[in-house]
Amino acid sequence: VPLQLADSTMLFARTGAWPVSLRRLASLGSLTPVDHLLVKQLKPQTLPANSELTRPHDGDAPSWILLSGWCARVRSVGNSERHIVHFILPGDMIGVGPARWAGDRLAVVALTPVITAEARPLSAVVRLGASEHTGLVEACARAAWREQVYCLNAMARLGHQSAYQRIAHLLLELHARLESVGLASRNGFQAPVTQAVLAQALGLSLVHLSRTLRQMRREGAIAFEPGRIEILRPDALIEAAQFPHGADWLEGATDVAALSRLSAEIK
Amino acid sequence: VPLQLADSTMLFARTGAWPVSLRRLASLGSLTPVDHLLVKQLKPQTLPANSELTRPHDGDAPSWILLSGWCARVRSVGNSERHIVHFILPGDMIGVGPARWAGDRLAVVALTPVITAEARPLSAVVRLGASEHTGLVEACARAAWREQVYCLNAMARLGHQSAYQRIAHLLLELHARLESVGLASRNGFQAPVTQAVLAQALGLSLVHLSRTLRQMRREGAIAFEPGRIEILRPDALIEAAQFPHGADWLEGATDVAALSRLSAEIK
DNA sequence: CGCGTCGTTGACACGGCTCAAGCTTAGTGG
DNA sequence: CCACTAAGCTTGAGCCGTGTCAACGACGCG
Repeated sequence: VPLQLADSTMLFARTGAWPVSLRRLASLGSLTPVDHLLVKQLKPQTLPANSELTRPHDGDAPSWILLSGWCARVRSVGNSERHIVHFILPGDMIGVGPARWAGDRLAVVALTPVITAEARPLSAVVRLGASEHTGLVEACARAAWREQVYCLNAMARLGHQSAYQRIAHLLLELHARLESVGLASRNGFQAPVTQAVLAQALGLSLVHLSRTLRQMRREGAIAFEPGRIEILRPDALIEAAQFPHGADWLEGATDVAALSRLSAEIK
Repeated sequence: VPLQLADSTMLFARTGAWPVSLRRLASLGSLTPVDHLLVKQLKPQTLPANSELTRPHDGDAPSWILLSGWCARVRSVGNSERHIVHFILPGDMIGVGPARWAGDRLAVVALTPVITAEARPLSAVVRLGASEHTGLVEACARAAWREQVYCLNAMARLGHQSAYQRIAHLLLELHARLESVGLASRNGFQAPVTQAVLAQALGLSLVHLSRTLRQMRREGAIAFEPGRIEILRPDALIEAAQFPHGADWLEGATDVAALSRLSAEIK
C-alpha cells in the first residue's frame, strides 16, 4: 500500500499542485484561467485510511475534491456487510455539482490514506452556475454524470456477469478512469486497495476473487503485485467484459449517428 | 395479464382521469389547482406491450407520464440478455424533471400494454422552474430522486443477497410503491408481469426464481396467482430483506431526528 | 383443434461460498 | 537483531445455491 501513496505524493510534490484535479476537470469541460485559480486556491489536507468523508444522512454534506488515494461510496446491507457502490479516484469530486443525486446520501470512506481538499468554494460557484464559469459547471455536471454511469455499470456487472467477467470489466473501467487523469500507464495502474475491497465492490467472496485473479494471471491476461495491476491482454478482458467500460457510451452530448460513423472509420 | 389491465382501465374510467398521477405527485409535493389542470390536460394514449418509449441515445428524449401498466428501464448486456435496471409503475414519470441523470439515457420499454400521456408541457414547466409551480417542481425532483434510490436498492440486492432475500426485498419495494398511489391493498397488489421479467430484474434464472417463489408460498410468506401477489407475512419478508425497502431512508428534505421522532410516536 | 406462452418440476452440473490451514510480508517490541 | 504478531494472499476440500437442460401441464388464442 505505501508504494502507491509514495508514488502519488511524489507526483503531488513534483508538479507543484493539483495536476490530477485540473486534468480531470479540463477533460470534461474547457476551463478558464480563473477556474484554474479557483481550484488551486483550495487547501489540501491528508486524512488517514478509513476516515469517513461523508456520513449517510449528513445535513449539509461537505464538498471534497480528491487529490490522491482511493475512496468509495459504501452502503451497509444486513449485518456488518458493507457494499461498495463505486470507487472514487483521484481527481473525482464528492458532493460538488448542481445536480444532487441519491448516491450523494451514501457514506464516503477513504480506502487508503488520502489527500483531499475542502471544495466548498468550488461547490458554491458551481451551484450558482455563474455565467463566467460555464466550462467549470459543465465539467462538474459531467463528472456527476459519470459517477452515475459507473453505478449503472456496477449494476450490470452484479446482475448478469460471472466472477471472471465482473473482474475484467472493473479492471478495464478502473484503468480507463485512471488513464484519463494521467495515473495509468498504457496497460497498468496502481491499485492501492486490498483484494477484500475489490471483492466488496464486485459482490464476490474474497477467496473466490483471489482464485479468479490468479486464473487470469495464469492465462496471461493480467499481472499483479501488491498495489499494482497490469493488463497484459486488454483484448481478452474486453472480450470477457461484454459491454462498454468507458463512460462515453452514455455521454450527454454525443449522438448515435456520430458514434457509429466514428466506429466505422476506425475499422 | 388481462386481469390487471382491465382493473386499471376500469379505475381509469371510473374516477374520471389522472387519479394515479395526481396522487403520486401530491404525495411528493403540494400541488396547486393550476398544477392539477396542467396534468389533467395531458392527452392519454395506449401503447402495446414491448413498445419502446425511449431509445438508448435519443436526441431529445420524449417525456411521459405513466397512467397504467408497467414499464422498465432496460439495458442489454452481452448477447441478447437484457437487464432490467428498475421498474416504472403507474404514476411514475419518464424524462420529466430538471435534474437529468444517467439512467435517463437507458431505453424504457413497456412490459405490458400501457396507458401513457406525452408530458412535454409538464416537462417544460418543470424545467423552467416557474415560481408558481414550486410544489410541482419539487414533486418531480423527488420522483427522480426515488428512481435513483430504487437503482441503489437494486444494486444492494444484486450484490449481496440470496435469491430469497432479493425477492423479498423487491416485493416489499413494489408493494410500497404501488400502495403510495393507491394501487395496492393492505397486503397485495396486481403484478402484471411474467416471472421471466422479475428474474431479469433480480439477476436470477427464471427457473430458480420460480422455485424460490414457490418455496415462499409453501412457507406461507406469500401467495400468488397469475397477475397478482399477496404478502401474507410482511414480517417474514422484512426479516429476510435485511435493509429498508421504502424510499424514505434517503429522502432529501427529511432529517434523521424528525424521522426517529415520528417512528417513536407511531409505536 | 393445434399452437405458443407461462409456470412448474426434476436431474444434474458447476460456480461460488465457507471453513480452515499455511504462507509471506511488514510492523512491533523485547 | 530477533521473535512475535497481524494483515494480506493463496490453496485445498467440501457443500450448497443457482444455472442449465429438458419435459410436462395449464391456459388462452387463433
